[in-house]
Amino acid sequence: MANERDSLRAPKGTNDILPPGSFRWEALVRLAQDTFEQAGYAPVETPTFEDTALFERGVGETSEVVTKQMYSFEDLGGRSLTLRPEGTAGVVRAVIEHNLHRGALPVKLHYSSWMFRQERPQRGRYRQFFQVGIEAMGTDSPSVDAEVIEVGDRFLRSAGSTPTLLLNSIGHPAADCRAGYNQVLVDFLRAHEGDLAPEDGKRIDTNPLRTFDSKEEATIAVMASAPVITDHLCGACAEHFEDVKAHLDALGVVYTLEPRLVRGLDYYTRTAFEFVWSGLGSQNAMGGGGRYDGLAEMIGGDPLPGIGFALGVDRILLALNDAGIEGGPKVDVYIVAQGDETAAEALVLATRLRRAGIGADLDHTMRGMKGQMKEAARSGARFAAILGSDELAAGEITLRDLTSGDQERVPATDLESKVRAG
RNA sequence: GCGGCCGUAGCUCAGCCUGGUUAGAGCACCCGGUUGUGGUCCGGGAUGUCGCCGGUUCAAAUCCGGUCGGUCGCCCCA
Repeated sequence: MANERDSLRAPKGTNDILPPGSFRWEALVRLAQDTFEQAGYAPVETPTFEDTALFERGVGETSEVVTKQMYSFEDLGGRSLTLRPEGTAGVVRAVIEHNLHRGALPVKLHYSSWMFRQERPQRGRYRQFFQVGIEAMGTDSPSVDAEVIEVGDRFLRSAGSTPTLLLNSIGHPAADCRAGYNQVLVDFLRAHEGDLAPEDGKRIDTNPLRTFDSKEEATIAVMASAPVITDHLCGACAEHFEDVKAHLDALGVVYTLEPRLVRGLDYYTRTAFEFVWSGLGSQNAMGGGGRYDGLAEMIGGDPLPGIGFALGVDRILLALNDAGIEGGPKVDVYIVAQGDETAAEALVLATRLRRAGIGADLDHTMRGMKGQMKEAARSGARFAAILGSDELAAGEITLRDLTSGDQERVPATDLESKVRAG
């Protein structure tokens, strides 16, 4: 029933990110951005919505994401637009549109953006979710594959998580490569159709590769002896994969070969990888990525090979649990005033500290001193700066170390230096 | 989109099976003990459309139906 309260609730599958958790959320995003920029990736922002056709062509018209999960709408000009379900298509579109690929290659970009998919929500799976990711476009050199993977792996580890890196190559669409393998796999599945779990039989026609993902015991038993793609790659793709692995070995990046790893979006070629963590339940992927050498042409642009990854911030935080990266308030000093007489001065003092680059906060509600001290403790500040009438008259401040409980009266003019000295 | 479980204070939950006085606890919050001092202790206080709509009943947080939301699994994926 229509109720005013209903509109006072975040839409299904969306979340408010509130303090104190929001500090940690922000810290994680910053760590990602710093890590990516330190490796030469420049920030990029693209529109939250794009032409629907961009995703249909890029992500794939038959993919689950495009057929069932897109938030599409028509604007007043009759254009069909879609809230982006993933980040790569828009970034590649922007690069081609603005001819970034006519300059120095590779074009290396990173993004941190909201994505939208209309799925049944669950822990770690929301309709609006935040991803951080990087894209390196303009070369199919195996060394850039290794660079991208290492950057993602290092980011996740420096955040405090312990992901398992799954690695595979899914070749390219040609008959002597993935298309050929696909036929081999279909033949195998047909030969064993009777042994497959009933609900998996239909995948032979729809998406044979996904049969590897089945949770059905009967199917798992059959698939144990199924042909794997890495045995059917063409010479160039096989060599590329060997080079990627050699680079990763040289970097000391630990990976697990997973010939059954298939990714959900149609544009992937060759290198495919996923960072998984068992504690996430059925949403076990913290993120993943791969090479997309055909994407630029699929969306109508010049040929432009590329590789990238996207990591889900919510899932990383879930995997971190309470460990790992920390974030918190940045108030160094909490000003404690003593009634009307000093309240106005307290704001002046707080502002003076802020202008000097020192985090400062104060009470605005005329609490008693006890209440203000409580606020001081809660604020996370290292110091309480007590400004009573005595201090005001003497031109001094009582500076209390909230950790040790020690306090001393100092000239008001020395406050900044005393705080900085810690 | 499909199936299971759940929905009581800001949070974690008890009460529901066996309808019946002002719906409770812990934590958090506010005030006081200490009109110049937090984190401990003691005392006091505020806070609920019992998710929502409807049905059964003299009476519903409690039983029934629907609905919304969450959660777990499926599908898929970050």
